[in-house]
Amino acid sequence: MKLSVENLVCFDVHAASRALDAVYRGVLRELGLTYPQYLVMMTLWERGSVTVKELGLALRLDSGTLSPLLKRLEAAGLVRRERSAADERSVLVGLTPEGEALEERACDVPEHIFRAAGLEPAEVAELQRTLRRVVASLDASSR
Amino acid sequence: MKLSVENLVCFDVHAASRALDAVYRGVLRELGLTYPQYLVMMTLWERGSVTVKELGLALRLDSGTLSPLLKRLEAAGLVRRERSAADERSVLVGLTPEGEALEERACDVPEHIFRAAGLEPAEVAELQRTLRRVVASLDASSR
DNA sequence: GACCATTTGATTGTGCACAACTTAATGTGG
DNA sequence: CCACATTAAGTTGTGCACAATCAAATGGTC
Repeated sequence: MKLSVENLVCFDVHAASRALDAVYRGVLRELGLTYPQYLVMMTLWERGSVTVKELGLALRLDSGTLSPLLKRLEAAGLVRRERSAADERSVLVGLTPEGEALEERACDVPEHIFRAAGLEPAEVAELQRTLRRVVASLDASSR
Repeated sequence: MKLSVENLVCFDVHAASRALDAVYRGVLRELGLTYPQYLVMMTLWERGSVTVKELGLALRLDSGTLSPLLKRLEAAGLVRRERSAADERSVLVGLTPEGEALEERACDVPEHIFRAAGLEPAEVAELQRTLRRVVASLDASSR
């Protein structure tokens, strides 16, 4: 196998990730969200109220990424943050009415992305299975 | 299909991209390179000398990303930059002796990543085919 | 109750990615 | 030859990602 940039899987994974980002950027612009912000909002729509810790576990992001991101969402009026009464170390992140209202406007985003990707549902499922195995394997070898 | 973060392919693509980054970080640390810098170096090892424009096309990166990245590689003594004599708008990027010497130390990086990913060669090829179709489809719909 | 490791977020610094803009060089139509 | 659009890099500003570090709160253990 010839060893060139184009032959590295990692290159295609990276390229796919950025290409997805670009499509999301277009779709999410009118909602005033970036892609990672959208993931956070989805998690909140789904679970209601979570700690920063739980967000980090769900999205595989650390506090160095989440703290400023959540501040921006708070500044945009979509999110509330407050220290947990039970454990003062934890910060609970919840939705404002504006944040909840945004869900309706965002509901057709996944469908849009799905069409843009141009894969059959079965292919999506297969891709997902493969990627998850890769992530699990990579995680194991990076510590 | 239930609509949760974990069910979005884009999430897995993104996660895989970052997990790959993490493994590269570990392997490339001793070479003093980041992953995007490694891609640039590979392109130079392969083609010898290219313009910034060609680098951008090959790696799908724009000048806003490449200019500071190349400056860092130049500061590290791995790369030379000079205006093309034929077209003063173009900047030719070439390797220093140190940059060329680094190839030998980097030659087993792809093998290391391949093992860390834990896929069979046939699966890698299949994954690559799928991702390329997705990228092509996404590119078409993001303009 | 005092000491100490652990947990949880926040902060700082570096680097990637991209949009928008600027500048210089090139090429083209009049 | 001259105005004009085009092209190639660079610059600036914003946001994501992560390493390293810090501070506060918590939960033992002696």
